[in-house]
Amino acid sequence: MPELPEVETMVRGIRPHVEGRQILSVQACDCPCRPMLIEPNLKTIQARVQGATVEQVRRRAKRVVMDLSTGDAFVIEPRMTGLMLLDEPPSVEHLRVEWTLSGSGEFDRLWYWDRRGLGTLRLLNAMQQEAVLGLSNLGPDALEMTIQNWVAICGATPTPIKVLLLNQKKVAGIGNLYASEILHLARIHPETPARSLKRPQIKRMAEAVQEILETAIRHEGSTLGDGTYRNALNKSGGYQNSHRVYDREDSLCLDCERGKIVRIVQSQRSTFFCRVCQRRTRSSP
DNA sequence: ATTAATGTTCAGAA
DNA sequence: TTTCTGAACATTAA
Repeated sequence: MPELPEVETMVRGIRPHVEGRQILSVQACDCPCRPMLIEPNLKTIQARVQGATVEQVRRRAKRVVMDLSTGDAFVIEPRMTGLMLLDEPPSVEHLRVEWTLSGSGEFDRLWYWDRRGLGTLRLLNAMQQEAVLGLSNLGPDALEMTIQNWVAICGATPTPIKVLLLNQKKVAGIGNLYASEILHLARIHPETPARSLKRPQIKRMAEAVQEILETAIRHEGSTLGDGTYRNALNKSGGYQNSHRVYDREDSLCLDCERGKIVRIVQSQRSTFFCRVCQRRTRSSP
């Protein structure tokens, strides 16, 4: 679930309650499911974070980063169903990790909850942080992209633009849901080869990225039908009520009120778009 | 019973 | 060498 707006919402939710606090303990919850990936092993993590202070909570792409006073950082990758929570988890069953925080505050615990358990928790030193979070591994954050960045990544590649938007090495933070939303707002057909996008289209796309992601953040992300996504206080997001095309197959396009939303598959993922609003470009397949 | 789901990675093929 | 596809990871709900 979590794409950039959901991860940003998690970070904003926990930040005021976690920054400046000392870590008293980190524990893996004994949940009956298969264990998630934790690196290095928990014993090593516990020894390394003993008494450390959380200096900063931030987002990098779709990851939550907690910078510690020791120079190490927790990097949490929620993948499909991971959540950072301050209290009242959706279920005790899928609690995975529990941090206990020192000092006074509204909350004395922080949890990582993950139903499917595809997410990961890693404690990284400075060098590992650079390797995992740096520009050699992840492209610029979607909200930091310049027009020049967009022109450069669209460059000479025949890759369909929707697929390019999901490539985290080119641009980091956009996921399957928001890629469809962005291209609908920009009125670009998702199968358009990136290299055939013209300047005005690239500009529209760049603006759509900002508009869609910022609005989604303002609405605290999208909680889809299965209700999995929750903010740090276990409340649903609100952006699902503003979706233009995602999961609206066969519904009428809200913009043109003529076209039906269609669903296609690209790179094994669903893409939704309006045939009327998002016409193919000349050299599209 | 089958299928698909907001993400990433890896093996193997092209 | 590079790029793409399919499968895998684990769980749940339609």
